[in-house]
This record gives sequence, C-alpha cells and structure tokens, in this order.
Amino acid sequence: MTDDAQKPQGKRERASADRRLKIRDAAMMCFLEYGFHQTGVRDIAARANVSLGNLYNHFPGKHDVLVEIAALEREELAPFVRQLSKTGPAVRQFDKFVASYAKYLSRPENVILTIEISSEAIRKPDLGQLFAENRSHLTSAIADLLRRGRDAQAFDFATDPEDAALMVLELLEGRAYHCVLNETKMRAQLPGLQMFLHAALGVKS
Amino acid sequence: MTDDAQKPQGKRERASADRRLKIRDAAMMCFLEYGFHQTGVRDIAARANVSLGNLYNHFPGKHDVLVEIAALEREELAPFVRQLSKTGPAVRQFDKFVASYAKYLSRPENVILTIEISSEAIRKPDLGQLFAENRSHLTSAIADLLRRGRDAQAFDFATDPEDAALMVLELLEGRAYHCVLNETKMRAQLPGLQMFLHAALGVKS
DNA sequence: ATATATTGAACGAACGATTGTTCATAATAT
DNA sequence: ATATTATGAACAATCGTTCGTTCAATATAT
Repeated sequence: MTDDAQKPQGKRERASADRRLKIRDAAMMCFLEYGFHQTGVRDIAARANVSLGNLYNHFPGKHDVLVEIAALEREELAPFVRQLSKTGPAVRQFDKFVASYAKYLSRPENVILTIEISSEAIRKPDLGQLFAENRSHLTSAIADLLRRGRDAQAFDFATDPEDAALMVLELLEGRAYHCVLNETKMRAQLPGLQMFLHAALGVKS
Repeated sequence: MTDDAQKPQGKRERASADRRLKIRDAAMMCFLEYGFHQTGVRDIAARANVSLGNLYNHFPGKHDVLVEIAALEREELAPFVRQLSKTGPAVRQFDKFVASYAKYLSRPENVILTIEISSEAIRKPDLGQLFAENRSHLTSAIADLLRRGRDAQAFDFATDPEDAALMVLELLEGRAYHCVLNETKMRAQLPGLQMFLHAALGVKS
C-alpha cells in the first residue's frame, strides 16, 4: 500500500541514502567553488545542513567524498559510451559524439571538477585508478567506432585506433579546459575542432 | 679583480639572490612531491636549509613562491619559442619542435608542476594570467610557423592557424599528462602523435 | 497489541596537529 | 655605526578526525 513497497527500503535507509546524496552534492559545490584542498569538512557539512559528526557517519573521511564524486562522473559518462556503441554511419555518429561531449564539457563545473579530481589523482592511487577506468570506457568506445569507420572506409588514418581515440578525447578536454581558463565559449571552438579532427582521421568530404 | 666585478653585485646581494633560488628550487621539489596545498611553508624552509622567518624575507608568502616557479617555466619555454621562429623548411621545423617539446614533457616533473600551477591558476587570477601568457608565447610562435608553412604549401589545413596551434599544444600536453598518470613512456607515443598531427595539418608525404 | 531491547543516525564539543604569517632578537656585512 | 639578513618562538586560525551522548526507528519478546 505504501509507496515504499516498491523499493524494499525502510524509512531509515531511504533517509540515510538521501543524506549521503545531499552531502555529496554539497561537497561538489564546495570543491567547485573553493577547490578540494581549500574546502574544509565543516564547509561541506554546513552547506549540506548536516552536523560535522554526522558527515563522518556517512563517509569515512574527506577523501572518500571526492571518490564518490569521481564515481558520479563515471555515471555521467555512461550515456556517451552507449551513444557511441549504437549502430549507424560512423562519421555521422562520431560527429554527434564530438558535439554532445563538447556540450557536456562546455559546462565549466564539469571541467573544473575533472581538474580537481585529476590533480588529486596524481598522488592518490585509488582515485587515479577510478579516474583511469572512467576514461578507458570512453576511449575504447571511441576506438571501436573508429575501427568500424575505418573498415567501412569512412575514415582513413594510420594511427592505432586506441591512440587516436585517446587523442580525440585529449583534444576535446584540452580545449574545454582552455575555454574555462580564458572564459571563452566552447561552442565557438567546435567548428575548428571538427575540421581538425576530420582532417586527422581522414574523413572524405 | 674579483669575479663579481662583471655583475655589479655586492657579496650581500649575490648571497640574497642565491638564497632566493635555493628556496625556489626547494619549493619546486616539495610541490612536486606533495603538491602545492599539501606542502607547508616549513617543509620548504627545511628543504632549503633556511629558517622559517627568513623565507618570508625573500618571499611575501607561499603563493608568491609558486608564482616564481611559474615564471621560471616561462624561461624554460623560451628556447622552444626561439627554435620555432628560426627559418627553414616548415614541416621539418615543426617536427623538430614536436619532438623536442615532447622530450621536455617526458620529464614527469615538468608535467606535474604544470598541473599543480594550472589547477591553482583557476582561482588565482595573477597565476592564471601568467600561465596564459606563458602559453600564448608558444602558441603564437607555432601559429606563425603553421601560417608560413601553409603559404609555402607544405601544410594544408582549413582551421584557423591560431586554433590549430592551440590544438597541437593541447594534444602534446594531453598525451604527456596521460603518460604521467599511466606511467607509460612518452617516447612510445611520439610516432602516433606525429602521424596524427601530420594528417590533421595536411602534410604531404 | 504492548513492552522491551537493539540499532545506527544525529549532534557538536573537544582533540591534537598543522596552517600561513608576524615579530622581537641576534648575527653579520657594509 | 648602520642597515640588512637570519632566526625560531609565538600567534591565531583552521585542519581532519574522534568522542561520548541523545534520540528516533526498528526488531524482538511477551
């Protein structure tokens, strides 16, 4: 009868999960605004309207909150992977991916959080691995598409597809980062980017 | 008679300048090993064999030490700018630049320090500007070379040269960063990178 | 159905360590 | 003698984390 009949959760578990999300989101906003190391655990708790001690009931420590955010990023990347593995004309699909991922990267918060995570990942192996895995899902999906396109002679490039996929991604992210720092529009960069990529991948035009 | 006759410095000024360098280098090592925010001022002073208070005689604060390091990076980039503006066959010159800059980026300390600086630059305008200027010297030098090469029909690309130069740089740095995180050799990536860039810039082969 | 026991979320004071910076004092070069 | 540099103790603030405690929700026994 009650609405929690569908999901086998008690009031308690549900509330707890909500709190976790609230803390995670508050932390995201803080890390975004101040940076990871400039954010205190108290800042997160305050923004989440949660007591300091309670935060530690939901997370072992500050570091783990960032890990949770990195894991969230993985979920946000999943739709792009799915989109890439659809069937269809390779070039058209590639272009759609580039455009949509560029749009995703045009939101500064996505770029800044990625930088924050990746800079922390240098010295924190667990974050590093999570980050690398996130990335590798995307690149292998791109690589598959490139291979398929090359087999169908829609692409013509000599580089190893896996390498090429990495470079496509690095190019996209590099431009996005550049746009954030210089406060320019990512959208304005898209045509040039597309041309550059088409040339690099040998798209017939 | 004395060797400091050439440079009009007293013993004192010279010693002071040396101290400054020692502090700067010690800070570099610390930032490299622990990261900027994980490094305490005391760590820097200790590694430089300098008292805590004395460090503040040479630098207004911790932030300014990082600025000094960013300024050093500018000097390290200058040779590449000079190399780029030499005369000679455009493609050959471009390849030499890519190879030598890739070699520079193959040293992890260069990459990590750049990340450390750029991540701090997001929220510190002065660092951001310094960083952007460093970068723009390089890109405009690359852009000039690309323009020259295209005029001589050694290159064939449709993108705006300034944009193309940025993308070349982002690609190089992106790959370098990737190599640091995954602990792979930058040298192994160079051939694929060269091919990719040649295709993108329409180098006849 | 009612009473009792168990659980774990919520809280904020308290902890010890460390932060970046300042300052009075001592040493030293000019 | 004077001006500059070197020193480390002292400062206030903040750090991430732990603590004992309260209390509401759940599970169990009656």
